[in-house]
Amino acid sequence: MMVESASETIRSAPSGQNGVGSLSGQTDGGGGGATGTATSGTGRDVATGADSNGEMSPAELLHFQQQQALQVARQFLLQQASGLSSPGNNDSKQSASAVQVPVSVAMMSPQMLTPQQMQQILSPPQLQALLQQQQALMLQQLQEYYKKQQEQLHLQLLTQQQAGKPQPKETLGNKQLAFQQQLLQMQQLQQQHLLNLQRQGLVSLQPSQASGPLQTLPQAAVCPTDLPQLWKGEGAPGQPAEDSVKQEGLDLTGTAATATSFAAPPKVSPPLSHHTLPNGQPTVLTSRRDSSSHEETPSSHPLYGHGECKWPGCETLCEDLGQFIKHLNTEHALDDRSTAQCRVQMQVVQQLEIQLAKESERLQAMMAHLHMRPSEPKPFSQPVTVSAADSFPDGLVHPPTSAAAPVTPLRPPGLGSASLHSGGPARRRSSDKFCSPISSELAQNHEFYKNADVRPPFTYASLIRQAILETPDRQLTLNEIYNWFTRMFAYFRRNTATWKNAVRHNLSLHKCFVRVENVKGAVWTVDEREYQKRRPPKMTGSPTLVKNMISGLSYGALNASYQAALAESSFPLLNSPGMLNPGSASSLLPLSHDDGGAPMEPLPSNGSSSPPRLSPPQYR
DNA sequence: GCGTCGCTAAACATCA
DNA sequence: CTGATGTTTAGCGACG
Repeated sequence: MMVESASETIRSAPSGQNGVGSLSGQTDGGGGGATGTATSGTGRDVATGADSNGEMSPAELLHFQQQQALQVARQFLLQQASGLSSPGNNDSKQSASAVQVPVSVAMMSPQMLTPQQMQQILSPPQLQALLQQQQALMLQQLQEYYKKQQEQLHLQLLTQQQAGKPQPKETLGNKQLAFQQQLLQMQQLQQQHLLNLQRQGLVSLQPSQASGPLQTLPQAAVCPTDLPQLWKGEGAPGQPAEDSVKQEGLDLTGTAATATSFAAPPKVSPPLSHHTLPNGQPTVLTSRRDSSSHEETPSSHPLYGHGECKWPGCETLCEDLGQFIKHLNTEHALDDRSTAQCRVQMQVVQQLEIQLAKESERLQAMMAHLHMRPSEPKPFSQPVTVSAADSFPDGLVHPPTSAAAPVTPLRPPGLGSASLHSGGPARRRSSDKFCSPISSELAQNHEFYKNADVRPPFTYASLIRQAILETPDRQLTLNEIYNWFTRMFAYFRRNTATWKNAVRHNLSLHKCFVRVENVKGAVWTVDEREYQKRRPPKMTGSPTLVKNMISGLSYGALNASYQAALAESSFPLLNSPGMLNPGSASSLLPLSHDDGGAPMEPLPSNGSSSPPRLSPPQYR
């Protein structure tokens, strides 16, 4: 409670606004950049400004801890640096794998320094907050390091490729492989960290169920799609991360916090970051206000929805938030189990990140192939952010997708902003009309929508159309459309009566949907002309629209629009390189696990969005 | 204030 | 009879 009010207080402070953003913004330039630096600044404030309390303030502890952590981190970095600088081919692999261990060690060690002390002094939430902050600092450093290392690796690779010609092919190949592996490892780590950052505000993304033991999950084997399953399995909590748990002592914080800010739940608010109260007391607060307005209402918590605890694998029913908080504090406190679960969650996220990276790469190649000059546009962080702001007022749409890009403080997709908590249907018209081709959105955020219970910002009509167009023969039965909805969107796995009714309603209502008697019954097709009629493209005139379009269009969007332009010659601006946003798209196509079909058609979409809520996927 | 758009809800019909 | 599918109407909120 105390913390609650505290965070409340802070939340109302203007600077607290983009807390999460700030966290994730560390690596980010652009608008979030300021906040990013602010974060570390805040952290320092916490550390230094806290002594106002006289006692051995938590802030002091934190400060101490931070110092320790940084030292460890530096050591680690040094180690890595030295290990990498001598590109012993044989070693490279080793050092690559070594990367993972030290990281965790680096993060944990500091905590072990005064675990008991800290535990005595601080409440779990406070501890977590502190640790998170510490983590943020470290992440920052590590990220810098990773960047350097990556550059180094690239250089080495290049050097080897050139100078290595005379060498026996095999050796060279091995070297390259090793380097690549190392690179990959680095990327993974980086992604993981990014993710952590994102997580600070990303609560809604939680891959629903969790509680698993798969600490040792074979990474490559984990398909994002399966992730939810990972969690499910059982609750054999203790086991998974046991070993590491042991070695880490107080660890939860280490990993959990490291893995996800998400570990912080035991208290009150969602994405948490640590700040200092005026009196110097570190406290938890919702880090991103914009995105989490809903969580501020007493009726919501990122880990609470539909009357049940959303902690992975939990689903305990709680009548109200208060009860939930209690539950959270008792059942999901700082312990081995929670730690393990956080680990798993971390892995889940990591896998998604990896997948995303791959898809992004593919996308870039595709774009390059299509002469769309993917790489030159701004750093993708930009576009995404911009589009989020410009074209999606409710921020609904920008999931963690662009994570591949090393530096994107993504808005928590679901929590991005206001829309999430809003009760009724929130619809946008102008914005999404012009800025959010559904196919691109979908492509970009495919995984996100699939796993997060967030309402897609598209109209039913556009979704239906998308579903139909994704199929080879451009036709679907009603049931197939239903299936597409549930498959593609976690959101449509509940309230089926409602949205199915809406789907039928739309099919009947809009002329663009044509019912065709088929061998296997009736199928629905799209009359593209009719569909286009509905939404005459009028973006040529208004500079504002154009601007919106530009900022709102992401890579995939562009592509969609590009296609539209080809078809209708109505989007003269589409080839503008400025609109490209390579990084933000994970892929243009729906990921393979779906029909493998590609959204062949550009889909301008009409917006609609509404209250997103996470809920366990339950088909039908 | 008005018209449009999109969503939700619901009544009703048809058919397997 | 039941459930799925389709059609239609109505009310509401958001937006221009």
